[in-house]
Amino acid sequence: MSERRKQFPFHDFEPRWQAYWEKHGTFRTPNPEDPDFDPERPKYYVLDMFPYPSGAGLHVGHPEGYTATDIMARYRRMNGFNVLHPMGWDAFGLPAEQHAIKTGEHPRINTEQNINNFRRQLKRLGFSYDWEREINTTDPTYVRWTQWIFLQLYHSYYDTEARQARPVAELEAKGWSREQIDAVRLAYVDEVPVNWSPDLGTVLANEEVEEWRSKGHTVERRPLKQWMLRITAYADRLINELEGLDWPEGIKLHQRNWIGRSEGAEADFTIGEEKVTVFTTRPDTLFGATYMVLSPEHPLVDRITTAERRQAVEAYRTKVGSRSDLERTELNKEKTGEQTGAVAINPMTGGEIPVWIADYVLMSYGTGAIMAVPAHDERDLEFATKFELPVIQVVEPPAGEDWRGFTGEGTAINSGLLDGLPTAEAKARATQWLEERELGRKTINFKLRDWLFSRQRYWGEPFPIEWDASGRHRAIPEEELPLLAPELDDYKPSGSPEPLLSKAIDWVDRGDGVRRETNTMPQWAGSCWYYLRYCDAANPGAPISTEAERYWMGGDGDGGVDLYVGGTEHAVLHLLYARFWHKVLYDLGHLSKPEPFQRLVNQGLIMGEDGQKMSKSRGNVVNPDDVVDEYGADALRLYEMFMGPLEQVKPWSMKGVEGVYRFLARVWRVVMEEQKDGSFRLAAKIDASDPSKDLLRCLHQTIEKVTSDTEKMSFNTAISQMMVYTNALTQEQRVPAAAIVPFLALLSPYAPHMAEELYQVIREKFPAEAPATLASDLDWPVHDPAMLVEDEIELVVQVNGKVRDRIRVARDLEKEAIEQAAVTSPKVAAHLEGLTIRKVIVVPGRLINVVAN
RNA sequence: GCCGACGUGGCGGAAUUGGUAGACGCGACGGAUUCAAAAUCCGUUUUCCUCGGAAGUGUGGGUUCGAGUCCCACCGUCGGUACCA
Repeated sequence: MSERRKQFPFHDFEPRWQAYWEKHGTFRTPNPEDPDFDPERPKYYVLDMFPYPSGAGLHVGHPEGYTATDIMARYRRMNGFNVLHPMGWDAFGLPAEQHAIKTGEHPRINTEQNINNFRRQLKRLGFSYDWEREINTTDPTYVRWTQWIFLQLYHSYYDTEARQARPVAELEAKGWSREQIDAVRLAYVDEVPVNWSPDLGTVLANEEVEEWRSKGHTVERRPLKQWMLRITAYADRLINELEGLDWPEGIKLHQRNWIGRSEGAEADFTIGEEKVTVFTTRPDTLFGATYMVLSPEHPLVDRITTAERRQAVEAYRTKVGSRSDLERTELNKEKTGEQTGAVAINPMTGGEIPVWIADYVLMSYGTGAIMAVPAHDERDLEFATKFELPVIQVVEPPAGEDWRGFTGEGTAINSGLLDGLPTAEAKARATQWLEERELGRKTINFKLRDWLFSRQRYWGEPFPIEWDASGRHRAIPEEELPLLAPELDDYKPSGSPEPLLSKAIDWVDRGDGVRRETNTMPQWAGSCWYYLRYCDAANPGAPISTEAERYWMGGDGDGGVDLYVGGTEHAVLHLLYARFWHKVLYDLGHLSKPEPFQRLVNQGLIMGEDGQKMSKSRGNVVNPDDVVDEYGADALRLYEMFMGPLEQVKPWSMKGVEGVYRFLARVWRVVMEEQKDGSFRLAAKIDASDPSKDLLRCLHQTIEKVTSDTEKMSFNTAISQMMVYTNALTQEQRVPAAAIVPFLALLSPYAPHMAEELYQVIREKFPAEAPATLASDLDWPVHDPAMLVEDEIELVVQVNGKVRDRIRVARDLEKEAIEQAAVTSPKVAAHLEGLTIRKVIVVPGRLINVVAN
């Protein structure tokens, strides 16, 4: 197979052009401070989600998004933009540490090898990255600023009045105590129940649990003291400011749901002397509350449980507490709970209801306690049915619907002062009633929890924090950053939640009872701000210079990254975390716009040839290196763009790769011909003549279509049009150079190597046609609308909506004449026989529909 | 269950947003070239028939001169999510 003769020498010219671009710094992007910077040009920042450099190397999914952004970068450059198009490595992470555990080798070594492999693989695909801006999240010069940003969070609090972050120094000045300040920092320490994996030796974020568990690791829940980031302070802004972003609606919705804002009210019930506050989105149903449920972990449970119920309650709490999350989900088909024996007083009705505990009420949401309204809540109804608790209707559904389990809006009944009110008004009325008596208040709750930010791993950024002898945390001075982790003898987790770094006693112990924080940051930390660092990648004095930030992230428009392409797997994690950090830095005056990513595009997954997800175990993985060896980088790029719409999931097809490879070979053969010795030279049929009218029309149609499709990122149809034009060129006996150069310009973002190579050959022979040194320096061609008009056009003639004939008429023929020509055409006339014409519809330039009966 | 995306030839997919359904590519079939093959080039290729048509975009209805596109109901596939009061 690989012995087969290549149809064009991509193995020669692809590496040659890559070397040329690199040597000449073709894709270097000057910054505002640089002497060769041109401020007249508009800016375009086009970004890929940078990869984790895994040992497996590049996957065909990577070049999908990367080719799309590369086309956009090259296209915008040819249109006169200053284009920022960078690449780097999200290189902290558990796999490198797992490797270190196995081999005893420092994770940096393996990470470096993997990066070198990724870089080699990406470079041979001819992406126009400015490699001078390459970044690596594990590099000390990068870690320094990740830690610096953490300190910005640590030194800030959220001012709920001003609805923005401010330095805690302001609070100090106001005389706040150390404890008061610690309680409001954006980065704070708290003891919370976390997902702890003994064999991984770290805690995991909720969203990471499933992934590792499926790989056979155990994950359990236990309370641990952890660093948290107060992302919940930004919940409403993270929802509201999604509004103006050009993102797929599905992703925005996903974020909104994740943040989970719900408006409702708190109501204060009483149990004896104790006050128990519940949260409800339906204060209008207070009269339907027939029992109350506390979460098993609720702090009041001990105090209110009666003596005769104590044993059962304790047993239930123990059972629930030992249950893993997995068991909880499996068991959630059946509701469970126990009676506490206590009785709560409804603040609105004064009625008494029994108090239960049940694990369907979560301590971590709302107040950890609910009023149960079984008539109008599915879960409460299920519980009430099982334990034979009363069900009282308080909402009358619109006609025809069953009231039992009805959760929609209707009219309040059996509800005293609320009777007869529609749900919305009843809610407002009930809330007002509670507020007037100080028995409740309007509240907004979010599903979003604060971000558990510490890990017990080795291969992550250490916290720039130390603990003094009295057990208080404090920041390490900025001048001491970066704070790097010490070398370890072995990287094996101890099995206890003690962080790995605590093994490095010399490093931890700072003398005088001062100890360094031993937790490290999660992998998300580096990816939260990497798009900022690209703007000024080597700056030793700041994460990003003011000038670079203003130019690349600011501007007159909405600012930020103009186009961000990546997979949907980051819909709520990376994309939410990064927005959060960005807003904090914006509030603190470091950034000029509140949102980082203006436009987001998700590429669809590439499936295996069998339609299944690619995986080693299925044996359907395609290695980009093999494809490049066999067909070249241009063919791989072009194929991935030709498969179908970028956003769509689509299966790989090696035959499809061959198809675009054949197309490239046709392009090659239009320009080049083979000599006896097997080398190629410019084909004799290429000349300096003027293109025929038909060819010129096809060229301009192609310019128009490829331009508008590229603009819309409809790459598959742009390529299809280039195929159409190539087929037209193939038919020509003599091919004017003037008909080829603009086409090579169109081709160059898609198949840059071939465009460059063919352009050079033509340029040598026809310098008059060649206004630039490289194909990639050419101006993007502009189509001439005058070239598109035809003197005669074809119109479709329908009779009662069915196509009966096609007629050729002069372009500017008048409507009456067109109608006349249509009805008199023999085929149409035959279909009209015996019918009376009722109406004739003429769609200019397209069709005529004769309505007759 | 809920949320989201989608359903068009043998296959991947087009269709200017209500105006010629199937562009382009793959595969298949036929031909040219060749000692032969590969590669290349030229045709044909939605289905059915009586070669003039008829049907046809998941199913059933509707709006319209005209529907893949809009509306209603249903079926199916894929992805996300899981007691958030």
